[in-house]
Amino acid sequence: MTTHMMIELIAVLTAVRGDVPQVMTIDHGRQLPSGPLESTHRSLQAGVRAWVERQTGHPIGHVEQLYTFADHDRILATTQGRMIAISYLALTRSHAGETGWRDWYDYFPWENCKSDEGRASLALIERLLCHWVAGMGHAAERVRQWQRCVSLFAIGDMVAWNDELVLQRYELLYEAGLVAEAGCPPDRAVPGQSMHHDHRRILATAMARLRARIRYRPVVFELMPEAFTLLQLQRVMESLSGVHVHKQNFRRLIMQQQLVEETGEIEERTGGRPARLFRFCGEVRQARQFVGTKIPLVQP
Amino acid sequence: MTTHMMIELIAVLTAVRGDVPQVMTIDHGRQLPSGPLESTHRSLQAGVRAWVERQTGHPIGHVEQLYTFADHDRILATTQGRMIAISYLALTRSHAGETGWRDWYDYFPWENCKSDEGRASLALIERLLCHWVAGMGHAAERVRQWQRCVSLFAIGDMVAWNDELVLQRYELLYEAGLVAEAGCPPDRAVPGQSMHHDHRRILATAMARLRARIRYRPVVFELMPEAFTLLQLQRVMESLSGVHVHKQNFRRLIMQQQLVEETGEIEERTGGRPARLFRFCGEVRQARQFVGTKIPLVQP
DNA sequence: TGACTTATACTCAATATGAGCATAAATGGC
DNA sequence: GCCATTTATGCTCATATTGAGTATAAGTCA
Repeated sequence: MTTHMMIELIAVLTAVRGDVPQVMTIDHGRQLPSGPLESTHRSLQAGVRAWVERQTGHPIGHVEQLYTFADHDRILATTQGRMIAISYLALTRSHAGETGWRDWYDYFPWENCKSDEGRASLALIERLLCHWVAGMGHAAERVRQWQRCVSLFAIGDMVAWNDELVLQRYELLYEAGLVAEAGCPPDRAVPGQSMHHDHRRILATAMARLRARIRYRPVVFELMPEAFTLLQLQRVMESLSGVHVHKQNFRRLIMQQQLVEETGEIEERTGGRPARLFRFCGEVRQARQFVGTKIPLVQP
Repeated sequence: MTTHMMIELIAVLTAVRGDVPQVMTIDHGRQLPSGPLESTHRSLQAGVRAWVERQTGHPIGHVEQLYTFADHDRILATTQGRMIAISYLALTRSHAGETGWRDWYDYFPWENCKSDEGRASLALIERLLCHWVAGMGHAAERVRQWQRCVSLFAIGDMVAWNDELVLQRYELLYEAGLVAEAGCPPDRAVPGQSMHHDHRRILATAMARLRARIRYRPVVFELMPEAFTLLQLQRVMESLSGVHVHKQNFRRLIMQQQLVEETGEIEERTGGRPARLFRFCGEVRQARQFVGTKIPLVQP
C-alpha cells in the first residue's frame, strides 16, 4: 500500500532590483529553481536553503513554506510513485551580475496596476473574460462567473482591487482557458510569459503570500539595502504590491512605528532635495519581534 | 540519490461543543488522526477529506493545509527513507455521541486566559521560566531569553497578550524543557496533556492558524449551528481565541458587516431576555467572497 | 416582588486613516 | 541670478474606526 514518492523542493527566490521585484529562474525563465530532497539535507528548510545558496551564492534571509501539492501531470514512470512538490518563498538582497533573474510582471502583467502595460493588460482581460462568460450555457452560471470576474479583477469600480488575490485571478484565467498552461494558443492568450509545469501557479502563490506578509510583518527590509531613503522603501512596497501609496501617510506610519532609525547619512542624488538615510532597526525589534507592521496600501 | 519517502497526512479536525473548542484524537487523546497517502487518493486534500469523513461520518467544510515537515525521529527503518508529514486543519460542525473529541485546552491550558485554570497555569509558567532563565551562564543570553519570555507570555503588563503565538509559546516551553515531549519528568512539567510524536506541536500550529483566520475570514460559521444567537457566536469566538470580547462592540461589527441575517425565530432559553436567531448569509457572501471579516478581539 | 441574567440601542472620547496644503532644499535650463 | 521642476518633510483636517461605557428592555428564578 505504501507508495514511493519523490519529494521536490521548489523555491520562489525573490529580490528587488531598483524598484522592480524579480524572481530567480532557470531554463530561460521557464522554470523555478527546484531540486529533489536529498538524504544529506537535515530538514526541508535546510534543503531549500542549502540548495538556493549553492545556486546564488547569497545568504537568504526570510524563508517560508508556501504549499505542498501532489503534481498530477508528473507521475513517476519508473517507480509508479507520485511526485510531491514542496514550495518555498525565499527573500534575498542585491544580486549584481547574476543570471536567471526575471521581473515578476513579465509573468503577471495584470498584477502591476501602476504601469500602463498593466492597465492595458487588465482592459484586455476584461474583454476576454466578458466573451468567456457570454459563451456559457446556463444563465445562472453566467451570472455567477461574471460576479467572480468582477470581484477578482475589480471590474466596474463597484468593488476595490485586492492585491492579494494573485492566485485566484490566475486560476480564473486558467479556467477560462486564457493562459498557455491551460492549452490556449499563444495568440489568444492573455499577455504574460508562461512557465513549465505549474510553476507560474507557484509564483502566483508566492506573490500573494509576500503581498500579504509585507502588510503585517517587517519582511520588506529583507529586500532592502542596508541604508535606504523612505522613498526607496515606498517604491519597493509599491512595486511588490502593485498599487500606489500616499507618500506622506506612508512616512507617518513607518516613522511612528519606529521600524527604522536614521543612519545619520544623507542621500544626495535624489533628483530633488537630499533625503535622510535610514536603516531597519532589527536589533531593537528582535526583543519585541512579534509586533506587527501596518503599512497603508491604497488605490491610485 | 533519490530517497524513498513515506507521506503521512495528519488532520487537526476541530469542532466546538457548546463553547468549548475540541479536537479529534485517537489513542486516548495521545495522537491526532493520521494516515498514509494512498494511491487511490486523487489529491492530497482529497486524501485528507476522504480519510476524515471515513473516520467521523461528518462532511467537512473548510479544509486548509497547515505545514509540511520531515519528521526527524521517525526515519523509516525498512526503506532507509524518511517520513514526510503534511498536516491539515479541518473544521466541522456538531458531533453528538462520537468518541475521540478532546478539549483544546486540555493540551494547552495556558492558552485559555479566560479561565481560572488558564491563569493559574500562566502564573506557574512565569515562575518556571524565570527559574529557567536564571540558570543560564551568559548574562546577555539571560536578558535575551527573558525578553522572549516576556513578549510571548505577556509577563508584567508591558506587552499585550497575542493570542496567535500559540506555536511560539509551545516552542519556548519545549526549549526550556518544561513539556513532557522534551523529556521533562511529568512532575516538573507545565500542566497540559502531552501527545505522541510532534502532534502537540501540530495542534499548536492549527490553533494559531485558526485564531488568525477567524479574524479576517468568516470561517467561524463553519463551526456554528445553522441558527445561532449573537452571544453564542461571541462565545465561540472567545473560546477559540482564548480572550474576552466587548459584547456591544462585537455585535456592532458583526451587524454592520452584514455577515448574518435574522432567521425570524427567537431563542427563548437564554437565561435572560430572549434573543433573535441569526444565520450566516453565505449565499450573499459568495458573490463577494473575497471580502474579509473584522472581529474585535481585545483583553479582559 | 426584587435580584439577576441576557438583549439591544446609543453615546462619547480617543485613535487611526485618507487626503491635501505648505514649505524646504536640491537640480537644470535660461 | 531666476525660475520651473523634483523630491523631502512637516503639518492640518475631516472622517472612520475603535474601545469603553450608559441606559433600557425583557426574560428567569427565588
